[in-house]
Amino acid sequence: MSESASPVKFRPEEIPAELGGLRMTKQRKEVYCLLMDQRDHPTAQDVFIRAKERMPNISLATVYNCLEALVNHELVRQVNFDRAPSRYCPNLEEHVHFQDLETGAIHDVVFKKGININDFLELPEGVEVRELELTLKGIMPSSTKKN
Amino acid sequence: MSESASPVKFRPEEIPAELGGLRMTKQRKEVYCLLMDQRDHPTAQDVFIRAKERMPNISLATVYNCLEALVNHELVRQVNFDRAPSRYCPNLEEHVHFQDLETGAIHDVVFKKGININDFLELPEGVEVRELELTLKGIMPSSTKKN
DNA sequence: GTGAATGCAAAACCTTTGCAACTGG
DNA sequence: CCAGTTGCAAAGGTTTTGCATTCAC
Repeated sequence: MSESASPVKFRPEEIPAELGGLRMTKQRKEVYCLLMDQRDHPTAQDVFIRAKERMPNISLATVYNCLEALVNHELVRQVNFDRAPSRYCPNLEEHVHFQDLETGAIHDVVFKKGININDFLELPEGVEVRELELTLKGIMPSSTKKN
Repeated sequence: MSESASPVKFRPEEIPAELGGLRMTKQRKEVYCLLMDQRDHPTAQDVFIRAKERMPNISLATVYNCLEALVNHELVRQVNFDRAPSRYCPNLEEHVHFQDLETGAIHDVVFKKGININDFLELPEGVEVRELELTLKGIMPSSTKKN
């Protein structure tokens, strides 16, 4: 699981003008850096509020547009829990999400090494799985919460 | 996988006045029967349109209220794919959902017998999982589609 | 008769869109 | 100069809510 509390590592100035085929504008860099720095799975609103600190004129629509562009170019993942506002996650490694019902915090969880989807699901012969989204909710022991 | 095309088996008249602690009104019976009869994971809109055939005065808000009540009393499951409208499913056995990207149809998929969540996920010691939602998207071979 | 459920309309909420102004190459 | 992006406001789609009316015990 991860919820890395790192000092600011990513600065907009350091982001190249293009990333994964996407032209990185000032706003896209800002949004992307926010996600990379504070990997706490913020909503678009959360990103908007944080982005305004450094770019007071940024609009919520632009934040949505930036997030959509980043998601489409697979620089960021969109995470949905039920019908709650989407959250965004820059962790591109295969993982699923666990939400702590006590704190609301979302943690990344990885699959066991070497596990295959057919090892745990009864899928019919020949089905081709293109996307998988797994979300969990539950209680983290407080000893683990700090991680 | 299931997509049972059954003749009408459930009729509102046959539903008891109370189910799982929920008082079954005329509308709730209707909604519940629709779900039980046509197990195709309809949206609230779908249910509304179907329900109106037999209850022309039913309102969309009532359909939402009924579905919410049924979900809260665990008579029906709410299924979310991304941010698409919620779908509803009366299959209470543990299962996950697979959406065929070609037809849009949703199929129920079960876990391998005896499989435990810790067999495929790297969960930290002591975590208590309360809810699990797994959705898949992909392509079904046409030979399997008819099931 | 009384508490709960319905139906209607309006509101709430998240997200997308239209469009004029701006940006950056 | 021009395609693409922004910011703003308005619209969109899904779901919820307020409230008067109706229903069922």
